[in-house]
This record gives sequence, C-alpha cells and structure tokens, in this order.
Amino acid sequence: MEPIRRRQLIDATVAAIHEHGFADTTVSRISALAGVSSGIVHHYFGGKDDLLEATLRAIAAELRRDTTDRLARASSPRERIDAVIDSNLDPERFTPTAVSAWLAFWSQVPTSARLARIQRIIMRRVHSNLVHALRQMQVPSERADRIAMGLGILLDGLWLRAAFEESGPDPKSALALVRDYLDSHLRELRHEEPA
Amino acid sequence: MEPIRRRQLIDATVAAIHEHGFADTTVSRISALAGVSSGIVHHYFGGKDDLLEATLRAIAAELRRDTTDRLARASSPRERIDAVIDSNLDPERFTPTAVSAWLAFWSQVPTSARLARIQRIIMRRVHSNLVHALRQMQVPSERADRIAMGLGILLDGLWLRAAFEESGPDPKSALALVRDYLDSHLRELRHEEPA
Amino acid sequence: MEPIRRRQLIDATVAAIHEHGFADTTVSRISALAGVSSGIVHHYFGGKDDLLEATLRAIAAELRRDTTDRLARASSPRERIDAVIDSNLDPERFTPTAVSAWLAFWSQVPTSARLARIQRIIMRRVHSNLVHALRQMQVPSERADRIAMGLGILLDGLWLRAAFEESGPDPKSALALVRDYLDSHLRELRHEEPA
Amino acid sequence: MEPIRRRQLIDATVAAIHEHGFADTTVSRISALAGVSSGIVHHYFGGKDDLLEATLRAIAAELRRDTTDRLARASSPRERIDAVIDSNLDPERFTPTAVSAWLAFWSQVPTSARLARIQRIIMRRVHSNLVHALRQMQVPSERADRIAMGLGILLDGLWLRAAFEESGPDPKSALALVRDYLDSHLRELRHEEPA
DNA sequence: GATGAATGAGGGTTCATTCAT
DNA sequence: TATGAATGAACCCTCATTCAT
Repeated sequence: MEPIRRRQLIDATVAAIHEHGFADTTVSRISALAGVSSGIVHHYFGGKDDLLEATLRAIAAELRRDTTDRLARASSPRERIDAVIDSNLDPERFTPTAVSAWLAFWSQVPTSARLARIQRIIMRRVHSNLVHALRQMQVPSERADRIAMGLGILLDGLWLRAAFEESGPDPKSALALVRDYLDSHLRELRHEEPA
Repeated sequence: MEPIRRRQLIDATVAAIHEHGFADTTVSRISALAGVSSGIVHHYFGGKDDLLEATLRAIAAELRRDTTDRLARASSPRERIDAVIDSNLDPERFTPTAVSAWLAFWSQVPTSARLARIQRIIMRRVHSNLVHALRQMQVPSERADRIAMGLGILLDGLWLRAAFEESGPDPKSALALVRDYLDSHLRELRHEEPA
Repeated sequence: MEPIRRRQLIDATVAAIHEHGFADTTVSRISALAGVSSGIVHHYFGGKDDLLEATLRAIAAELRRDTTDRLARASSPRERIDAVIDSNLDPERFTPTAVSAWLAFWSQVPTSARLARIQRIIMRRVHSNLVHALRQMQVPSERADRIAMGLGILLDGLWLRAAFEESGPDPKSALALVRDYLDSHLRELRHEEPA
Repeated sequence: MEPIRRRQLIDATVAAIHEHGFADTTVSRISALAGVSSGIVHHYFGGKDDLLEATLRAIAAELRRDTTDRLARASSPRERIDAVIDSNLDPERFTPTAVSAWLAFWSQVPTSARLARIQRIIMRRVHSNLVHALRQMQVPSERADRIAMGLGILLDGLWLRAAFEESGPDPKSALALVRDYLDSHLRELRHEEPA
C-alpha cells in the first residue's frame, strides 16, 4: 500500500504546484487531488515539508533514471553528451507541469537547506556526466569544465523560460540551441589543436 | 515622506525575500526590517500584493535605468550589446540578495498574472535591445532573433545559478561566458558571408 | 456531527449578540461561548457572514415553525389571526436574548442585501397570514391589508421595545394591546356593515 | 470654530451611518464626508464613541425642538397630541437617512449604557407629552398611560419599517394609521362615559 | 490503514487613536 | 486650529497538524 500512496501523493503534489503555485499548494489540495484524506499525508510522510522533499527527490530520480538509461545506450562520448542533453530536454519531461514544479523548488533553494542539498546533487551529476564525456573526447580538463558549465547554464535557462510559457523556444529549437553551443565549442577546439 | 517610506519598504521586501524566502516573507517581517509598524504597508501600498508588485517593478526599473545609461554611453552596435550584457551581470546587481529576489518573483510568474505581465515586459526589453543592436551589425533578422534568445537564456541561467550560490561562475567568468557566446556566433556569421 | 455543531454555533451567536451587541460579536467570542475553537466556524460555515445569515434564518425558521403549528390547531379565521399574534408574542420567544438578536439583525438590513432578503420574507409571511385570515372573515381586501399592516407594525414596535428592556409592556399587556387593536377594527367594520 | 466643526462632524456621522451602516462607519469615513482630517474627531470629541453619543443627542434634540415648537403652537389638548405625532412623522425627519441612523443607534442600546440612557430619556419625553395631553382631555390616568404607550409603540414600529424601505407605509398613511388609533380609543372612551 | 473533525498559531488587514508638525 | 503619518491591537480567516474513531 505504501509505495502506491506515496506515488499518488507525490504526483498530486506536482499537479497542485503546477495548478495553484507553490504558495497555494496546501495539504488539503494535494490530498484532494490524490483522492485521499488530508491526514494521510502525515501518515506516509512526516509532514508537508517531507512530502515536498520527497517530491523533489522523486522528480530528480526520474531525470537521473532517464539519463542513466540513455547513457547506457550511448556508444560514443559524443552520444553520451547528447544523452545528457536529450534527457534534460525530452518533450515528455519538458512540460509546463514539470517545469513549473522545478521552478517552485528552485525558488526554495536559497532558503531551504534540505532542498538545496538535493538541488546541488542534481546539478553536480549533470555537470560531471558532461565533463566525463568531454574528457573522453580529449577535451582538456579546464576547458571541459567550462563547456559543461555553459551547457548546464543553458539547460537551466531553457527550463526557466519554459516555466514562463510562450517566452521560451519550443523543445526542438531548445535542443538545437544547446547542440549548437556544444558544436561550436568542439569545432573551436579542433581548430586550435593543429596550432 | 511618501517616497522615502516606499523605498524603505521596497528595500526591506527585497531583504526579507533574500533572508527568509518568498513564502516566509510576511508583512510583519518586512515592516520590522524597515523599522516601521506593520500597518504602514497598507498606508503606502494597498496591501502586501501591491508592495510585492511595486518591489518587482522597482528592481526592474533599476535594471532598465542602468541599461539605458550604458546604452547612452555606447558608441557602436557592439558596445550596445555589451551594454545590455554588462548591466545584467554588473557585480553590483549580480548579488545574492538581488538574485534570490528575482528568483522568488520568477517562481510566482506561472500563477500570478500581475507579476507575469511585468516579467514579460522586462524580458522583451532585453530581447529587443539585443536584436536591435544585432540588426545594426547587419545580422539577418531571423539570426539576430536566435542569437538574442540564446543570450537571454544564458543570462537567465546565470542569474538562476547565482541564486544557488557557489554552483555558478563568478561575475567575471559569467561575463566571459556570455561574451564568448556572442563572439563565436558573430565569427561564424563572418565566415558564412564570403560564401 | 455537523447538525450538532451548527446548532451549537448558531445558539452561541445569538447569545453573543445579546451579551456584547452585534458590533462586538466576534468569531472568537462565538466559538468561546460554544466551547469550540475559532477555526470551526469556517469549517461548518463558510465564514462569519454565513454564520450570521444562518443564525437569522434559524430564528426565523423557529418563528415560522411555531406559527405554522398554531395555525394548524386553529379552527376559525379569528383563531388563525390569534395564532399569528400569539406566536410572535409567545413569552418563550419574546425574551431579551431573542429580541436583541432580532434588533441586531434589523439594524443590518438597510446595508446588507443578504439579510434584507430574509427579513423581507419573514415580514411578508406574517402579513400574508394575517391578510388571509382577515379575508376569510369577509374583511374587504384593501381594509384587510391596512389592518394587517397595523398589526405588523405594532408587533415590530413591541419587539423593539422589548429589546430596550423595561421600556416596553410585559408579554401579557403586549398581547392585550395587539388584540385590542384587532378587536376595535373588527368592531368598527361590523358597525359599518348595516349602513 | 468649535460649533461649526461639531455640527459638520455630527452631520457627516448621520450620513455615514446611512450610507455604509453602523459597522462600517469609521472615523476616516466620517471625517472624509465632513471634509476634514481624521484627527479632528479627537480634537472636538474625545473619540469615536463620544462623537456617536453626541450624534444621538443631536438628532434627539432636533426632534425635541420640533415637538416643543409644535406644542407651543397648539391650542387644545387634542392639538397637543397631534403635535407630538406630527413631529415624529414629519416627512422632513421621517427620511431614510434619519431613520437608518435611529435604527443603528437603537441596535446599540441593549449593550451601550450611554446610548441606553439617552434613548430612555427620548422615549419618556414622548410618552409624558402624550399622557399629559390625554389627562387634559379627562382620560383617566391608567387609560392615558395605555393609550400613550400604544401610540409610542406604533410610532417606533413605523420608524423601524421606514428603515426597511418599501415594507412600510408612506408618511401620509403612517400619519393616518396613528391618528386612527388615537381616534378609535377616544371614541371608545366617550361611549363608555355615559354608561 | 484511513478518515476528517478539531485545534490554534500565524497570516493579511482594518482602524481608533496618538502626536509631531 | 488642523493635519495626516504612524502605531499596534484586534479582527477574520487559512492551514499544517493531531487524534479519536
């Protein structure tokens, strides 16, 4: 019963955040969306904060799982980089619902140590995945770090814009924009090499 | 008296958001930080929401003023682009306090029509300033639009990371990263031209 | 549970109005009198206004119920008129508590559309009951209307005075006063007939 | 200056009560209507309660003045009774504004000792004026008292209904109703006398 | 395991009152 | 005499949390 209820409540939390915003996401609204009583939240989670933390962990785990799957199927360093980018911009995850949930959590990061910790882990994972693949492509350490950071920042910026609806590019252009950034930097590297 | 009190309260609002986060920014906390009574907020602003809106408008106006000043001093299209970038990454404004306030407001955008409207205006201004300057450099319309969007997304991503402390680049590297993005695209354009 | 709590709160509201007056009837006072927490008001009624409306409806329903019962037991038009008068002046309802609650609601009628609506219905019911019975006694329509209005006004005046304690007649004299008014008008009619 | 300001504020208080109801009659609204600052109320009256008391006193004094004038012009006991009735139903005073102010004050009577005292004086004056005139017409003491009380109750009931708009008779019918009550009782007395 | 009635702290807001000017 | 900026207590209401069932 427990895993079912926990998932129900986490899904309902994401839905509630998207629908009403973080500030108006109340325990009753979440439980109403989940079709259960309000007391259940404290039964399966310690309280509202624990549910929120679990929700962030859950959507983070989803992203990680997808990235891991794609990485496993990749057969070259370049494909490994694309795996990371693609999983971040996968239209199935790059939805208004997901994106506004992320934004809501992000806004709590500066003042919530618990969420900040999780957020840091997520970011570092993306970064290290990118750096790792770049290093395999013979990109020098310091350079790999810079490119990975640029890619990470672009991805974050795209997610942010996606939360504002209409003011960001569609998933396809978003992908092109990030790939373009990567390509131009790799091209640049190749031109330098002979020198 | 009015302009003084309004500024006091707006400054206190930014400070409160930075210190406690958007959700825990209460009228009493704001007024305590401003060193005035809680009733004063409703005297000078209609209520909490109006104060929040005024605060977003104020920090947006500050950014616009700085951009306008820099644009006025620019003597070439390239300098105009740099003016926009520099004012967005000016270390004086690129502070944890300012940046977490922005993030807090951003998180309200998906569910607050009032704030969304202001946010849209701010974004569009940055975008059109960039596009305008790029067009003056003979960049084709569609291309100018894409580069401007890329720059805007990078800037947003950088602000977002700045709010997470430590996980973003320092102001100097941030500037380099954005300039680098611009340069590589302009270089690319020049290579295409002869062809 | 719901009907019990609702009744508790409605009774407490009447008591609070009697004790402190309408203006000083706060939600906390009501809930304290009812022996429950303040939050409960919003759980069982939407808010304070809804509780107040429900309270007026409840005391109006009580009056109507009593009138209906008496009307059912009446076996002549004259007894039907007495039924209406008696139920309005029944010592059990003609108490300081009940009477000051009515006055409090009356004072809100000129500025509260919700309460005005209910008040209008109550008044019309008394009036039409009286007119109906008078018509059965062969009193001409226009005359019946006038007598009924006079009776209604007397009843209202008596309730008003009852709220001022001491300055009104005791229930018994009140009853005599109203019956006397009715009798003299009926007598008058009989004298006219032969003419 | 003082008498001018006091009158301004008292008039504004009556207007505010009529317009917004007793509960929403705030000091700022009153002073706004009077065209003066809010602080002035505490300068000329001790506070809000004192202003309210002064307002009740003022409208009571107005009624008394009018009654006194009419009584002075009356040349027979019967005219003296009519004087009292007429001044209570004078269309100039029997207005929605005046009437809703009275009702508002009445509703405070059960819980305000200060206002109750004034109210008691007003009622007693009307009563004693009526009794006095009836005694001059040779009506036995106990009978005069009863008739005067009936008249007083009718007048109160009429004022109450006037506050409910539409549900009461027009000033003319109101007058007829009260005079009719008086006449039928006097006639009755004459019939008894010979017996 | 699950409910939802009940609590009460804390939120935004209003407003009578004070007081420096 | 007159102002209106400023206060802070008290209002209604929301909601995370508890707990008897």
